[in-house]
Amino acid sequence: MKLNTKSRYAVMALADMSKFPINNPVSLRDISLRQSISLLYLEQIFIKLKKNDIVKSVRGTNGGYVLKRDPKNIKLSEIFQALDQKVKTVGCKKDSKKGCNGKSAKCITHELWDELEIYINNFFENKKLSDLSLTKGDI
Amino acid sequence: MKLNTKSRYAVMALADMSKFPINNPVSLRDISLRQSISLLYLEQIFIKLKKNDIVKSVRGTNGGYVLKRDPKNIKLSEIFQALDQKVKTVGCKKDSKKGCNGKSAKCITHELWDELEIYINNFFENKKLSDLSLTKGDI
DNA sequence: GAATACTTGACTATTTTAGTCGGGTATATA
DNA sequence: TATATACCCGACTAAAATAGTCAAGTATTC
Repeated sequence: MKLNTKSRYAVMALADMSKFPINNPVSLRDISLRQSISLLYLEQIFIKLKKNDIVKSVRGTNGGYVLKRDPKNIKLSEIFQALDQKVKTVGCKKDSKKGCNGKSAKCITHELWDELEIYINNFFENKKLSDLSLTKGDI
Repeated sequence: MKLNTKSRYAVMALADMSKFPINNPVSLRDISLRQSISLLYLEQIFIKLKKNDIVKSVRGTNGGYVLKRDPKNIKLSEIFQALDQKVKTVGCKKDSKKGCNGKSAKCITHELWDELEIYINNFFENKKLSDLSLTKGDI
């Protein structure tokens, strides 16, 4: 079980942004420098965050990205979803009627993995961007 | 976040075994057929389970593998550890004094990922092999 | 009009995963 | 004691996913 960099960077970048006054555009270049994340990679990530209504963009000089909502209203689960990062514990479909491997109705440990998936999603569902207790020193 | 087949198969195979009387060797061939898992792959997995004292082997005709302990005393966390399947949420070391990226003491979301890691490990720590409620139909 | 900063699709190297292969060794039973 | 069964183990490999880079833009402000 491993978390990938894309979603990790996304949360890092948004946490970085949330330190600044809302409506104050933060450029990816600055985030890149502060958090040591490749600028080009950040661009990829922010396209998706924008498509999913988590940030909005401000073009031109002194432009950048702005959080579209208050950090209190941004759940981590949304960020993960934006990056297509689902928690996947099973190969088989969640509610497959046909059975997982074509043999038994459900594979022997199916319930367990479902339970785990719900458990993990629950973590992200209950965490808001504002919950990341940041001190100035962190940035 | 994805669970890999190795640990999934390990739990499936052990769950399968736990259906049979203890001390009755179960051959990998049988598990392979019942659970539709490649025999050669199972062999790889069981070498590790054996090294970690979860099963013991009985060689020769009518041999197979036997659970070394009661399913009530086998935690899922042990199975994952046996397969080197740690839950990894961060690239940086857990208690690195030097800092994660050589910049700040800890990367901005470090605490969060640590928390997630503990949260997930907790799930496995509290599940026993015997908790997988199996009915005859499952096998 | 020059500089800044977002936009987008395509490309690529590296790593990880999910196995397979080949050649063993040990043991039970006929 | 021959033979079949079943574990043992290191090395190999195809395919997929990951973690980026690259090139060629467009929009906005100063």
